[in-house]
Amino acid sequence: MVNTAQRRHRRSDALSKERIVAAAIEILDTQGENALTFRALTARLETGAGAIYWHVANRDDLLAAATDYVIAHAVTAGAGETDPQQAIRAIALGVFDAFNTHPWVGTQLAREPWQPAILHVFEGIGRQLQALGVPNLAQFNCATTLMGYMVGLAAQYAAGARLHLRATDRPEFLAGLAARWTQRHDAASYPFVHQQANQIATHDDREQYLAGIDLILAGIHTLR
Amino acid sequence: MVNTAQRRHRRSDALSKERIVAAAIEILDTQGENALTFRALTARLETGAGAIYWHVANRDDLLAAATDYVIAHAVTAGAGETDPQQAIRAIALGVFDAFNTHPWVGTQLAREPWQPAILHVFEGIGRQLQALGVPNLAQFNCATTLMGYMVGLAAQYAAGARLHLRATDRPEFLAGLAARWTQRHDAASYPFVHQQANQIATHDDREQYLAGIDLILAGIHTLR
DNA sequence: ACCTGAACACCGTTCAAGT
DNA sequence: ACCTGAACACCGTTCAAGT
Repeated sequence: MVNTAQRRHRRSDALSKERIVAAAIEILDTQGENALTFRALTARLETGAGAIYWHVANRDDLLAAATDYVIAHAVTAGAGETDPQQAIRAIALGVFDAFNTHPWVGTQLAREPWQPAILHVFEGIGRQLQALGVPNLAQFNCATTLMGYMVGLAAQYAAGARLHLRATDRPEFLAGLAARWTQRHDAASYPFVHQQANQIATHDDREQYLAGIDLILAGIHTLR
Repeated sequence: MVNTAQRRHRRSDALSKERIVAAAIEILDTQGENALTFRALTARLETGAGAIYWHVANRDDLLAAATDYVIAHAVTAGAGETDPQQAIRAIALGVFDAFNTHPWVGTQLAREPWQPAILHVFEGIGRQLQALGVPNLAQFNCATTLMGYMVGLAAQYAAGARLHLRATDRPEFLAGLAARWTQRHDAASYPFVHQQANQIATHDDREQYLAGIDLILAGIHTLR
């Protein structure tokens, strides 16, 4: 009753920052970062450019809001774990999977690391470090190392996704990359690259990412 | 003698990919990534847009070439070290300092991680891992973890530099960030953030970066 | 308070034309 | 072979005008 007057003046699909962010995420996920233009948004939301600017400061602000939304919804993962190491792994995998589903998030987070959602990840990791018995003074370095690793790797996976690497042609791409590298640089000058060529061509991103997390966790373990 | 005819047809300041890349790096370093436009380049090189496109495929190609140049010249660092751990630290610091001098490199490398110069870093790290006695099967994971960490952190420092954080106003910025975070989220729900607020405000990027490298090295040490 | 959409300044890239 | 520079298609953002 109270808001009848209000309702009368609103279209059922009234614009809002949430609706704009949702539309932006859909465009980003399906067509990539370059496809997110104000023209595309106005077309999809059936409005004018100025209407979007009423709810959003500019393109960067919109990108930040979209990133924050995705990360905030991904970080709830790992809350149920009891073992601190497992909890950190769960958080890390939650971040990884969010980046895989939304490749543009990695690039964005690498560009603007001080977004609110980051704080949730930082807090979540920090608690587990305390539970692990890491000394107070070392906790900051451990948390930032883990966060930096997660965000950094995420940006790189995003770069892979941007090259339209579907699951099917990814092996070919990596094989081609390894082949080009070993052909251009001889084994005498680049022994390590030649030795690891097969790994480069066949490795699994998720496994390798988790191996890095475990390596850092092993380093953290030595601090106790 | 042989090339007199050639020389006669060339302006003394003839265009070349090298000259274009050099001009691009200068613009990127002094005015930032957004200032690198073809208009700015043509003005500085006193030529037309088409002339640049004769030597360079497009803007991305130019950015990649500039990144490769900077990294290739940074990686020679650490070649003189005899202790493998010290050598890895030296390589890591070489990368860090290159990113600090050229903040745009971090963003670029996070976007396109498969650039030729990366191969040099990968090879350099790999050799030290072998010298460290890391088992063959684990060397790939160790090398990619270190590389991912370096590149990932670099992109984040670049984000800081992009906000025009000079050495003088950096402390204020970080203090303000920490203050905002602790004000918006209460100590009960975010104990770790509150506990670390002082570290966030006062930490040194280079030290913290190196602490991460050492943490990973400590983890690698457990593999032997 | 919220929305419209034309207009502005700017961009990467192309290409017919020159030397 | 290499360079010129106008032209094209497109972009983020602004703003006077509407409701």
